[in-house]
Amino acid sequence: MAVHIMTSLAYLNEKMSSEQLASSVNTNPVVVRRLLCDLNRKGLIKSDRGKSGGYTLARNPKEISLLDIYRAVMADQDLVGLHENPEKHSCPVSCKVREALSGYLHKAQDVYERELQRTVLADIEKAM
Amino acid sequence: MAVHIMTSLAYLNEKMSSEQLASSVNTNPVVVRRLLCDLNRKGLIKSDRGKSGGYTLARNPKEISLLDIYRAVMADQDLVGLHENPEKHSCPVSCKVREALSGYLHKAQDVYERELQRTVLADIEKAM
DNA sequence: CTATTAGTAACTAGTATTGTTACATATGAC
DNA sequence: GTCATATGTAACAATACTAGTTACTAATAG
Repeated sequence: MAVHIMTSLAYLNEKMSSEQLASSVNTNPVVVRRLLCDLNRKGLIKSDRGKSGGYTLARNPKEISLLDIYRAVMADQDLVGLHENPEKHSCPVSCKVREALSGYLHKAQDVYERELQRTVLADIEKAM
Repeated sequence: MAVHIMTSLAYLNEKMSSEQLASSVNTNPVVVRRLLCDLNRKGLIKSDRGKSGGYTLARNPKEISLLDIYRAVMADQDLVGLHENPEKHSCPVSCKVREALSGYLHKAQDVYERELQRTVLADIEKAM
């Protein structure tokens, strides 16, 4: 959804309101504004309040990657996380398996993110 | 959680009951059985019913990858999916952005899964 | 001052996950 | 065959998360 919004901004290349964007996504303007708020905090868009307000991209579509958008919206949420049940102290596997697994999971998330970084908004626009 | 269970089976290397496994994970036996059911359907473990029943690995820990476990448990769920709101037919972005994006997302998921495939249960065991 | 737009809080479904109880099904031991 | 015990599964409750909605505040152009 965030990519959809950002692509709309790149495509029209002019100031758009949350209402216009919500109409393209077929959802409520507040849902869109919540996403735009995250994107704004990460400096991917600019927002203007008041009459003739709205949203524009903060950078060229060639300089906004899918990873930028992913990070803005997903915060620090892991793709797949470790279970959080308490340890069974008498069981060595229970105590150590998460530590042993987490490195491999993070490596996988790392290559995932690196792949996202290779694609920019301009690529999405071109592919349409 | 599935990795935790599988590691337990690899570590003890003998038949274990859902109760034993649940105790290591600190959860309910039924929760564990549900996972084991998926793992069984994908041929990663063997289960025996009745008295003296329980679970064992179906293959050598060197031949069970994190991807095998991931696929068994996650079915065909995408890591990050496309939003499913209906298209706005009058908007070209709304109509085409998902198609344009999905290839890039699948490529990223692909490298993620390829990375998971590089690690096997024996590696987790060793890392503990 | 007014109209309009972003920002945000609060609430309501809808959905998914986890844990739990209960029971059917299978099987080894006697 | 009977009994004890383990898996397989259905059904339900509790929890958490997400999406959508309403309503309000804050900012700003005219």
